[in-house]
Amino acid sequence: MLKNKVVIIKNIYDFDINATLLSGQCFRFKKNDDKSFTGVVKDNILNLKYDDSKHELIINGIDEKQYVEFYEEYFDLKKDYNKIRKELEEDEVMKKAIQFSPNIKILNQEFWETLCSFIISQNNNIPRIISIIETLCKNFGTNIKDDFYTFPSAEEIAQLNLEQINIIKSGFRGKYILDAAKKVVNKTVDYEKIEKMDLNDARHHLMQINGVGPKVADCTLLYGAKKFDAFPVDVWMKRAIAKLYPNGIPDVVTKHAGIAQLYIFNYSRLCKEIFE
DNA sequence: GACCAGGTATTGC
DNA sequence: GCAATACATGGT
Repeated sequence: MLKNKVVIIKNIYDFDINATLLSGQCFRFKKNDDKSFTGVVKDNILNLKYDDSKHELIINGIDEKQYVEFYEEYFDLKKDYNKIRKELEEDEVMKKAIQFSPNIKILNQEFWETLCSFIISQNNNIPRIISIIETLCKNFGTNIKDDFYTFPSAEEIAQLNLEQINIIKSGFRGKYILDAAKKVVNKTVDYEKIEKMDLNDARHHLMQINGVGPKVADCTLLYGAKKFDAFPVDVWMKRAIAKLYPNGIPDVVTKHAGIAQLYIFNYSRLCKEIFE
């Protein structure tokens, strides 16, 4: 009898797994026919299901200890979003963006995976980003079981040459991925140093990598390095800001930059009426 | 076949 | 400094 690890989190009232896992901040969760999500984090195969009536989050694939030590923070379930939302709602635009997906959350993902994923994201679309990352894991990650693979470590990627990385058909991004892996392995880019830096220093630290500019740096810092004051601006955000904040971004948005960005990004990407 | 996609590096002024 | 352009690949 194979034991199936599971943890059930009770009294969860503000976690929208759909908005969170389909928001373009992560790329390895897939929705199943039963509305649950399956994805790989580290070497764990997770299955998440939210029970609306009981307000329970059921996570298959991990135990209580792993939840407390890692995944509670990974899914950002420690943070007081109520307080942040209340402050942001002073602004009318934010109020609408929050109403659209009030319970979306920032994922605190692993540093290297986030960096590598957002290098792949540049000048690319989300379905293709997902497919390239899947190919990357299949080719260079470690098989866990069935068709599930870990995200390959920086060490594993750093050993590859250009011809090998081109198997994943990431185009011109291949050389960027190799440069990032090498610089993470030799600690030119070091997460432990980034943890101690302010946002601006951390950005420039990351931008030592060829193929990492302000946008990839900010996404990496927000979703993979707990820099919640990062405010990634991509094509969607540019359009949204031009339309929603023609006279500039209010202070309250700057104060909660990271989370505000996720609300606005999600709102502008999914709510077409804004631009009509 | 042109144009776009969670951008960046390079070039030219 | 800032605008224009190339960059791989796949989908409309």
